[in-house]
Amino acid sequence: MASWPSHITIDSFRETWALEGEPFWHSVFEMHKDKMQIKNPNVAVINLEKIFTATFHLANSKGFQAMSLRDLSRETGISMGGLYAYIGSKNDLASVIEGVLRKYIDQVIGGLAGENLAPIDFLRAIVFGEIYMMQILNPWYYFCYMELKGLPREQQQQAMDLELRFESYLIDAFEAGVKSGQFVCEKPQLLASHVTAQLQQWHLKHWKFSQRQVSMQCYAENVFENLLLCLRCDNVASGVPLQNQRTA
Amino acid sequence: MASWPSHITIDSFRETWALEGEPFWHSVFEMHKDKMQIKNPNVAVINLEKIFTATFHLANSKGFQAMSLRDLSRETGISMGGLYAYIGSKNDLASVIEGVLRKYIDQVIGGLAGENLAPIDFLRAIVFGEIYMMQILNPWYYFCYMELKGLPREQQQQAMDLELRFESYLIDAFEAGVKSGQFVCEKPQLLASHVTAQLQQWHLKHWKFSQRQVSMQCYAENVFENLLLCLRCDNVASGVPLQNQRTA
DNA sequence: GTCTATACAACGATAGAC
DNA sequence: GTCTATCGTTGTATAGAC
Repeated sequence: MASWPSHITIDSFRETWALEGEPFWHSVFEMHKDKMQIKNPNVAVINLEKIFTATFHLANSKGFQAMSLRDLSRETGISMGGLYAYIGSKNDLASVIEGVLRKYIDQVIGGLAGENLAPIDFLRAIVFGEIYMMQILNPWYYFCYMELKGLPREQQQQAMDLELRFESYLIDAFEAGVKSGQFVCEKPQLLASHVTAQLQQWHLKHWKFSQRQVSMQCYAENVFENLLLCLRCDNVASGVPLQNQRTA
Repeated sequence: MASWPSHITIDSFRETWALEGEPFWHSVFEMHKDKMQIKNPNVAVINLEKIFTATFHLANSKGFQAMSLRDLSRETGISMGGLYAYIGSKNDLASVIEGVLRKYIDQVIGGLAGENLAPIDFLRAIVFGEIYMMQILNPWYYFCYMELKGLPREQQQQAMDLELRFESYLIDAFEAGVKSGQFVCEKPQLLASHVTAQLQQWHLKHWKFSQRQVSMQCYAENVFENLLLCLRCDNVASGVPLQNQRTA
């Protein structure tokens, strides 16, 4: 939608895409209000945020299956009966979470791909964009990764398709750069999957990086630099200063 | 224990470490026979393998919490009461699985580190060694990754310590190579975690690589080659021929 | 729109016959 | 060593008062 500078910061990212705060939760409400009994948006949005936040807290620490609705009732302060005015069922709650996240990822990544950036700028934007999203929607990403097998088969397939689509954007950029002579890449598919794994690690292994005091900027920059090395591209014009890192 | 050639194959790996077949299950039995009521090894080992295999099949497809002991009873052909002659409790079963895998990883990785290989040979051996282990013990790795949060806190910590120990072996090799002038590496910690993420992806995203027909050899070789590129090391003396890869 | 009270199915675990 | 039968608990979900 909005045009993106290739040296995007997380602050401009936050402004461009409303992924938090009241407007975000309002759009979540709009996305599945048909499955809710509560019609008044002002009261629905407040409790929806409570329910989702508590679900992430419980499910991401003990697992969604191990979390009971009695746990959720206690944590939100909403009674058992009250919860069912906001969710169709326990499984429905998980499905909605995956659906919302996938929609937003599709919007952001798809929007980026439509800008026809030069390969190197596109790669930088997509690496930083994904890390920014993971930072802001951290519990959403972690939940969807860990609880995917509990979702309906069709939804699992859609999540896998999204990951393949993400990688095909990367592959296209690799091959465009190869054609123009700035990259060398024999196995674009494998390189794309390596980048995916590195990005996903940012939300999967948060304990590791907070323990080692690795900042988000530093991590994203490093993923991008290593990617350029694997593409035999020495054009490492970094817009962000390197940060300190302990070598334990 | 046994000495390792640096161009190790999965066949020699299988012979060196008994990670499957009857001797493997016998050693699993030895590891937690104190928690079992069955004392006859010949009958215990057979049912132990049934129980573990069925647990992986059920838990890795629907999740350990979502798997009931009645499911397990049906899948193994052992009655509910019978199961409890082999396991202390459902949670105990998960704990044993994590404990067994961690013990074997420690043995293999620790044994490798004790061989004082040259940095580049050590890196090749540890990358291929981990991939081979993941290939042979695939369901064990996947289970431990996905079900870690359901385990006791102490055990979660031990699993994280193992991962950090694995990475510190990598970091040591990076820095040894930097000292001897064959590598360049500004952020060894981040590079080590990238390698970990790529290796773990081999068991986490098996659907992706079987769909793309990426072989284990091809994947391991690619991880190793990209690692050398990130270390600015052009000594890519590959012992394994490159394989075909579709560019979808 | 939110609550309390309750239905009832499924769970992990055990006792005791064989 | 393995089974059947059963215990007590906890789970999801709903009905109906307010």
